[in-house]
Amino acid sequence: MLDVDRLTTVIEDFNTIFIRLPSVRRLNFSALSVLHTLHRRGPLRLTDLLATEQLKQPALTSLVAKLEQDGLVQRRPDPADGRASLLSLTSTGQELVRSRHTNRVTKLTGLVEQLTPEERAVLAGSIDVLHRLTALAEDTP
Amino acid sequence: MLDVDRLTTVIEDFNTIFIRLPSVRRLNFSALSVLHTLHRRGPLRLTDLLATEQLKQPALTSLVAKLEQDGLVQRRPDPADGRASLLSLTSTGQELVRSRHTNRVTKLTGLVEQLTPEERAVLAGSIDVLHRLTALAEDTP
DNA sequence: CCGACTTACATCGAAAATTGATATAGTCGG
DNA sequence: CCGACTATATCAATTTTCGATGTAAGTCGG
Repeated sequence: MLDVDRLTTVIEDFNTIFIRLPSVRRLNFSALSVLHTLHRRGPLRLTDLLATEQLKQPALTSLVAKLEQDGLVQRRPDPADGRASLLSLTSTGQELVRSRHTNRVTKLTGLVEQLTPEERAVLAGSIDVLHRLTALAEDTP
Repeated sequence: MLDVDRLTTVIEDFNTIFIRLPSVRRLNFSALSVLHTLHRRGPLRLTDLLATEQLKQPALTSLVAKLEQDGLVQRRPDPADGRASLLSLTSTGQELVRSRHTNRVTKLTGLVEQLTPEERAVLAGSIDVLHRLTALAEDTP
């Protein structure tokens, strides 16, 4: 049987080593989260971005303004709504997100190499399930 | 074969739904991280705690002071070193960490129920591997 | 066991991030 | 085109974080 409680604990603990990378450009967690969300979800209005982030709207407004000044985020007017803008990553912003991803891949690769072939096979098999779990979570709430 | 790149992406994306819980007591990410670390690693000196957290020492000092005032963290003198104190969670602090864990378990349970039995079996099998991966990460750096 | 060095943590002032309240400007149904 | 609503911006106050520096306890060679 699947022990969800233990699965949760294991993921919580795994994340302590997965999430914490030294962040290059003095970006805090909120900023990195915004960049990651924009990377995944393409152009978003500020309000839609707000739904994912643990920030109030004024904080997000000023964070986005700062990321824009840093050349990581672009905004263009929303053709469908004069009040809104569409936010997306600049190529520099994409580069940064990719670079953090690459760091994680490198780190994980080093660990995975120490596993047995059987253990690696288990991980390989879990990829699609984790993906489906994420998709379910995004549909369900 | 195990595609580490894709595994990394899948975990990154999964985390966007796993990590972000509405936090009860106005605790920010740094505070939650400290509480989680103390919960996992038992009593720690400030300097040892510092190694896990993405904060500079003065910021951690004041964060811990605040958590202490909020009744979530305790400090007692380190018997082995007069300069240091040992930090640990109060029972309220433990309660809070457990409560967040329970929220995640609830959320995950709802998702897992929508999986097929085969998919659940895959997840069950991956628990030990994820655990081992974490252990490796903590030994390796 | 003493002086020099190191380590653990605290303090301080300044900069940055976040918030609640409120303003502004665009949209939409009738 | 009016009133209600929505998207985002602005503002002042609070909180968080930081770099520089202080203080006190520990360590270590002679």
